[in-house]
Amino acid sequence: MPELPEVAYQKKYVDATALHKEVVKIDFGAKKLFQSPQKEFEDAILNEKISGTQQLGKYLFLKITSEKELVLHFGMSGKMEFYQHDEVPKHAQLTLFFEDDSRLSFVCPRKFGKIYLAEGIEDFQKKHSLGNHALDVKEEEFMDLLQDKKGSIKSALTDQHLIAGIGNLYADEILFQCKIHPKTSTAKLSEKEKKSLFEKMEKILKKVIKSKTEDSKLPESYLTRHRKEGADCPDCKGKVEMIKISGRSTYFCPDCQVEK
DNA sequence: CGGCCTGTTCCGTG
DNA sequence: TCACGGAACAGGCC
Repeated sequence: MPELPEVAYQKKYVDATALHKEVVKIDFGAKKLFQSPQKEFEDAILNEKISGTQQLGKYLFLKITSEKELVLHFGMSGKMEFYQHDEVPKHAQLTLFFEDDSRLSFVCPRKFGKIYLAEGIEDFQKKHSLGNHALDVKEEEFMDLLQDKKGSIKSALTDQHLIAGIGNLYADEILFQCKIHPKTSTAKLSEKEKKSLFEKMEKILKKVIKSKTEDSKLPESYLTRHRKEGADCPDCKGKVEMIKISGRSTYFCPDCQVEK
């Protein structure tokens, strides 16, 4: 569940289910996810409420009435689960029990997620040298960020220190829709290409958020719908190919996205 | 059984 | 120092 649009969905989910309820008990799962001692989480959250939520890239911030932020990173497989029954979901790593007997669990089977306690969002952003939330970045800033960047454009788009929120899946989608080969060096991109990357980034992230919240499918024209070796390119006669870039599976159409 | 997966971090190499 | 590839983490799903 992990790139910006999926986290946006998790934010809405928490907003709709778990705000303004007193936490009367906390259960902890695998220790490796917790970036502070459990005692500190108890002190910050027990007998307090979640007063609101914020998002920065792939991170979700739950504002606690103690003024601390409970920060969640979903890794590859994390998600929130709110429920009224008694069985705690499998792989729940943090469960907040509310006064009305409802519960909110952070479920994370692969345990790649992380759970932090922070003083504030800006503080956290600085400490982890995160870029700005991809949907808050303006065109001018985007152009500046890519200015002196070395390496491939795909690595730049997924670099969380540069822009926060784009992962493997939607980086491929952005590049596909811009007809740019993922291995293209950032330095070689024209102004026009960089502008189109910016525009598609916004358009795609917003579209995916909408599809998540409305539970609708992405258009057939999206590469995401054809993310499989040998699949038909939704835009030309080409066949989708898979290559590895920085160890990550990268899907693209060799006919549309010609390497220069 | 083996390969793949929306993420991050660490280590070796060039 | 920098960029990249590969491995590791761990479970579910083909």
